[in-house]
Amino acid sequence: MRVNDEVAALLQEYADLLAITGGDAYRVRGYEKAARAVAGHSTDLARLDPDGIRAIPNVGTAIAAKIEEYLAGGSIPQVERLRAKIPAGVRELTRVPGLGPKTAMVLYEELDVASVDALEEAIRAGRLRGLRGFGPKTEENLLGGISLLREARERVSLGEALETAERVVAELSAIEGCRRCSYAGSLRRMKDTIGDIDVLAASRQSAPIMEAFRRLPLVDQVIASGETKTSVRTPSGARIDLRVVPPETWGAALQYFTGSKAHNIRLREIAVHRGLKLSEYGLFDAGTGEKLVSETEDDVYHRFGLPWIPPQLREDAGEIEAAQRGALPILVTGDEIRGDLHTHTDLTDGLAPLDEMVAAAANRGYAYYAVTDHAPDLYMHRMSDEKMLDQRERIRELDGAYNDMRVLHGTELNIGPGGEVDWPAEFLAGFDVCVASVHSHFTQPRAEMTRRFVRACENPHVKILGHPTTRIIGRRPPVDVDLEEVFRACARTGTALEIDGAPDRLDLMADHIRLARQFGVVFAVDSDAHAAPHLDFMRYGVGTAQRGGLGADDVINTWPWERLAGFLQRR
DNA sequence: GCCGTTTTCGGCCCGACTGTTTTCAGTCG
Repeated sequence: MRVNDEVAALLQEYADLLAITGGDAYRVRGYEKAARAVAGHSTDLARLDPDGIRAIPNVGTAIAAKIEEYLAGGSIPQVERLRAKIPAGVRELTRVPGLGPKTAMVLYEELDVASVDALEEAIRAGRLRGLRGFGPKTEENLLGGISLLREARERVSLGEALETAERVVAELSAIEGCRRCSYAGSLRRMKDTIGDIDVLAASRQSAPIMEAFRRLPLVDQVIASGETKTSVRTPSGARIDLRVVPPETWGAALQYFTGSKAHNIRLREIAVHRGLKLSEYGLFDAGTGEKLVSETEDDVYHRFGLPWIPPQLREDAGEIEAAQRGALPILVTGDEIRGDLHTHTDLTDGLAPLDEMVAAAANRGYAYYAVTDHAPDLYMHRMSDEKMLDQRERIRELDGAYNDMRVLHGTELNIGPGGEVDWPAEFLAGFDVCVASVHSHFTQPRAEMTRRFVRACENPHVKILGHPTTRIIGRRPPVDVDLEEVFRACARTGTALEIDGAPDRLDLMADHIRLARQFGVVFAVDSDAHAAPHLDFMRYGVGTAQRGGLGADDVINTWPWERLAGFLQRR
């Protein structure tokens, strides 16, 4: 974990513990804001002097002192002291949607409930009955929240998994004798959440690689370690499985461990029909047992008369038939992305000022970049016409200041309960791009919710439907909406669907993307960045687009500026 | 807690929804 993230996690923990113990709400918020600022800060804390640390927004003398203590000694005493008072499980309770710090403290003090499991038991045993403020509906909501949390907790986010896996692969690749190294499994397929992180290495000798793996700093606990496989757990609870295979069976092993299981079963069925046998050791003649191929994935697929199939498509969702017909899609790649159309600055809930975000975007080589801060209907951000127009002026000055990058002034509108958005048409016309998203009223009846989305699409100024299902992984389920109806409206009105790359959203999901594409919809793959490092979330969005089978032409932010400008200006 | 400053303390993320209550507390975006 990056030291900034370690510190941010501690500050956030301190904020949570303060909130649970009834600390001053503004003090709690102070720590929360500092945690976010530290996590989103582009410079590594370890490379900053005290003045540099103090210069991070929302970090004052008190928090700067705590950060320095951590950098010097690896812990913050005040955090340790609060930890000793409140069991970790009580803080865990607040991760249940709908359960906040106040409720957690009541449950702990009144019923001695100090874990999510204990809460579930207490509810089922009827121990919440009679407790002031807890009725039958609350019990039901808490049970629903617990199951949502459980679904997510056993899996790691794509973002965390990919960062971890890339570090492991880089370390192991540097070891002498390591001929190849790659991550496999659901991570290589870019699923939105990952169970275990699978890493594969090819070498004549496994021992030195296993040894190095066990000694990696990110390893918290070694679960098992043998000649071919070692399993470890990271401090955050993610499990990593490393397998070392001989170089000549690399391709078969990579194919096997990438999965999916359903894809592999289909391949093995085809093998059986042709008198072949496929395993992680290679493709064999079933009769003679002779090994036919195993060195590369290419070899394996070609021996079936198939082209190599991109991992993102290997779900037995029609990709094998498409490969047989020679009709595999040519998937969009990260290199083809020319810009980002949904990002924030510190004018609303972003962390970095406008110029820093624009500079970071230019640094990525983008041809265009849209700033889309929140609009006034999301009251908490206190947006006003004046602030927006002021930002527009500054953006016009930045336009073209970096290479030839076009800097666009946009906004993320709020789709109200009836489908209305923040501003009237005259004001909307002044923006280069309007994203519109749902941020409230998540539980409307399906028909009402559908009408709401359709009406937003019909607004001629709305060009992109932001994070369409509004889910947040592990915290909020997708809204109940007739997506086909929404997709039809998008196609009819020329509204692009967003694929939001933020790792806790990844919204739309792959299945929806495939469906939407059949309606002739176009897509925008965005980072939804709230800090400069978040611009990297684009890669998760691209991975999700690939899983959805999209090519560059389907994605409006791969288009050259002139073509995109035509799309944005059409009413 | 931080920030800005009318430089030493007051303002800071407002409003709505939910489930409980019978006037409100907690949670969320």
